[in-house]
Amino acid sequence: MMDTQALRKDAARNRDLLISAGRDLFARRGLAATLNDVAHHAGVGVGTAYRRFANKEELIEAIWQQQVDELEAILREAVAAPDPWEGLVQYLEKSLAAQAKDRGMAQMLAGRTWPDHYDQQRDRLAPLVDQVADRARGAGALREDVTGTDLIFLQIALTDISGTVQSGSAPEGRDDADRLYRRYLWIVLDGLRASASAPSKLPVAALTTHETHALLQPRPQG
Amino acid sequence: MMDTQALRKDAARNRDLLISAGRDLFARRGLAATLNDVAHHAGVGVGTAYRRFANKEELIEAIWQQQVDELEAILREAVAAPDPWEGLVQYLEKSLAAQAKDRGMAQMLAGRTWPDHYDQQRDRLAPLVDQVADRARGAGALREDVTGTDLIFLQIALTDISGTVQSGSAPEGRDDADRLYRRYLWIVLDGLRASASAPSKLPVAALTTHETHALLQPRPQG
DNA sequence: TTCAAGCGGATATAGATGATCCGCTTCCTC
DNA sequence: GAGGAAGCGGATCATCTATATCCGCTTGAA
Repeated sequence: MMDTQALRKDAARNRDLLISAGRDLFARRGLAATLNDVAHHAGVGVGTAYRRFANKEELIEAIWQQQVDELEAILREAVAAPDPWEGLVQYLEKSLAAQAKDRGMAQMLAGRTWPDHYDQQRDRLAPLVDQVADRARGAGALREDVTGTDLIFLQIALTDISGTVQSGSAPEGRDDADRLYRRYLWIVLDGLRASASAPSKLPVAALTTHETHALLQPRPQG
Repeated sequence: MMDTQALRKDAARNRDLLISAGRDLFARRGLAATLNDVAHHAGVGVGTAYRRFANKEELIEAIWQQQVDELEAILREAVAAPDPWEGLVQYLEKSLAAQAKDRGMAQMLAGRTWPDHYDQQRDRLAPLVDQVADRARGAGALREDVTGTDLIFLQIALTDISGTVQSGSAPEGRDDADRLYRRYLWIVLDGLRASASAPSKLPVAALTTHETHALLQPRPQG
């Protein structure tokens, strides 16, 4: 049995380097990045990368593992929140923030990757999302006709805004745009409330027409 | 001057064939489809395709033209609607329906294509979208803090749901999923209303956890 | 000290994509 | 209805990119 422990010290270190370089690169450029790219980014040879991970999927698997852990922590915190509605809001805000910072994570969550990795871990998250929704609904805060799966699709939708904006924005540019999704999250939250109430104050300003058009300019290379 | 009129009859027919084959193929598979693919789909040789359009962009340009016309018609109708709020709703429903049926259109609108085509035509649409928003706001139906650019981003977000769902669903499968975006459109609309009111009746049922997971299964080839 | 384990990265393979070329066919004109 | 310009098809070339391997050299640990 080829245990993790069986790795020589330097090899183990390189494996870690590869995983964190992978996270970083996938976060920035999405899952399209190559295993060769990751190797360079980690400062090791490609050979080393392929010795440790048979292919990109295997690396993604290792990273996905970590990410699901993080999401699970966010969800457990949300479920434990004293106010169920606040729990739901916190969950969406944190989860979306994580995905806005990490394109790779967003792509994995939206099913833009291989089935295997996805299925196994997803079963850990889905029940927790349902719980968040059920609690909020039970408390009379979330409208009756909305379920946990709705939260998933709404996240996918809101995350796409981040993707669109990031791919078009210059690095220096207005970093408010990075948080634009929060504006729409709050509109959606107003739509999710059970009881009619006055519109929330939106946390991010609308973009001007000009800013919008600039952001929709296509990818000048990621 | 190489006029359209200067084309021989068969050549002109082939050009039309290519454009409609392109629309069809881009609609189904997105803008990633090849000019060679389009040629085959049109039943003409690749040579013919490249003789008529120097490259894929040129073909897309021609198609984009038509699509903007259609969107403009939708917008003008919305602006002319007796009830400003109904106009806004109609616009979003029709525009989203069109984009759900046509991946290529959605990608172009979201800026997933080359600048040139985009910029020129966009200027025809943006003011109309603003008008739709302004009218609804002026009538006190749309919340005060929401602008035309918000409608654009919300469309991008909602359209992404269609993309996610389509890429995962089998052709025979539950065609309700194709309209799933409408469910979220209505949640968003509740969030966009100026006056607090009871939640709308959602036009599409939520997916079960099982259905959701099946749809998030990645692309078994488009 | 020894050598299995690990390393780097040039290099082979494969597949997709973009585009051209040229012998044959079709349309149009006179 | 004949001649020639315009058009046609699709095999083929040229890139590109991603994936993966191989092998001579280095390093860690028994």
